[in-house]
Amino acid sequence: MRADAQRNREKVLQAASAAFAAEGLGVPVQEIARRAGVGTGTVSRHFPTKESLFEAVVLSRVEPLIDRARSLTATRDAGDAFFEFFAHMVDQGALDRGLAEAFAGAGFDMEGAALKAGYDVGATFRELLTRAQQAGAVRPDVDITDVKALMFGCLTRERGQAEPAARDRVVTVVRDGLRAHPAQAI
Amino acid sequence: MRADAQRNREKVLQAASAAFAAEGLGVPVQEIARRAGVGTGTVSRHFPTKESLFEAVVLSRVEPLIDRARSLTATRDAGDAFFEFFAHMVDQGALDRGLAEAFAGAGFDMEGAALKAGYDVGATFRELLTRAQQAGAVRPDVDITDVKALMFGCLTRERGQAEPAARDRVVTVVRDGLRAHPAQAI
DNA sequence: TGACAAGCGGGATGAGCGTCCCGGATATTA
DNA sequence: TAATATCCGGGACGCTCATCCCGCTTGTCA
Repeated sequence: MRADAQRNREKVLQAASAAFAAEGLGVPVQEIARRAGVGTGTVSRHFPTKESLFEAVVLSRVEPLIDRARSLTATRDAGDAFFEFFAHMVDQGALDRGLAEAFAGAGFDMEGAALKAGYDVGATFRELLTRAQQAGAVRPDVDITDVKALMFGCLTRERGQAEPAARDRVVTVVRDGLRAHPAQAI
Repeated sequence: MRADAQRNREKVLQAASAAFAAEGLGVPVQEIARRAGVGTGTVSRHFPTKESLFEAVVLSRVEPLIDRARSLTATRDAGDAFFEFFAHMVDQGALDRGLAEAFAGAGFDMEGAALKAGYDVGATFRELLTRAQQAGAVRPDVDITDVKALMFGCLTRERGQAEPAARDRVVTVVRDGLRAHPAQAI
């Protein structure tokens, strides 16, 4: 690949990354080209479809998340690993609107794309949950889809403003709810 | 207004209501016209913009919600009123995708539109929360925005499938989390 | 029943967007 | 430096969709 092509590809990736993070996945391709200082043709050549841009940007965000999950699994007990990962996902999603939309499956199948690249986000998260439940740290009557839904709720709180205190409040409520044992909760 | 005009207006409203409930607010106006069995011009005349259609349909959903809130306030203690209304909102949103999107503020300012029509959804919900907190049924360290975010999370669980058991599970988790006292939760 | 205002259908219009294409420019290699 | 494969810019194209408009139809009332 020619050196200038490599440079331009990088510029596009960076502009797309920033644009998606700030405004979400709805940013027009032409706007990304403008911010990257290249023509729309250049974007199209490096990323033939908008979805391929999504993949490149979102996957670069998913990789560290998986790493974080693995590291937490190795160094914390099951309950702490689960809740810290939960909070970390919310933090990341709050900082990056595009990532939050991808989590929510709004117009892009993140898990499918990640799986194609060898990252099984679903399985990773499911394992964290199962281990936490076996350790008695999370009530046994919730499944992974429930947890994801609660995560989206926490993310929604951050629509736009970055208010870490509010984020913590909502995460705390969810954590207390997930910890409660069904029998003792009534 | 001519009788046939009145009939057509009704047909459009009903078709739009069903379409928004089933597929969300993104349904094209032309599709609504087709399902109503009228031309697009007829839709445009009765509802000059798509947003005016949103208003008409969504407001017809908001009114019973407000009624429900008032009735619960009158007949239940503060905590039950709050939690029953919360569950009811989630149920309604799960049955009606358009309503859920409007709650989430996706492309349409429901609260603003409702306020224009004399329904202060925000104030109604806030009062329920405040009373529940004063009664000690809800932890004092959450605000109305937190609660809304958690509600959106519960709604997200229902994206598409109607699985009331899952809905209950998530609502239960949130309820237990909201009940927990901050001091005893640690 | 006849005249006319009110209403109807659906094509026209224009905006926004993703994707494709090509004439010109540029990096690379000998 | 000359030749060539590669890459660039940005306009063209096709699509979707909301909104507007006009020639024709139909309900209404004297």
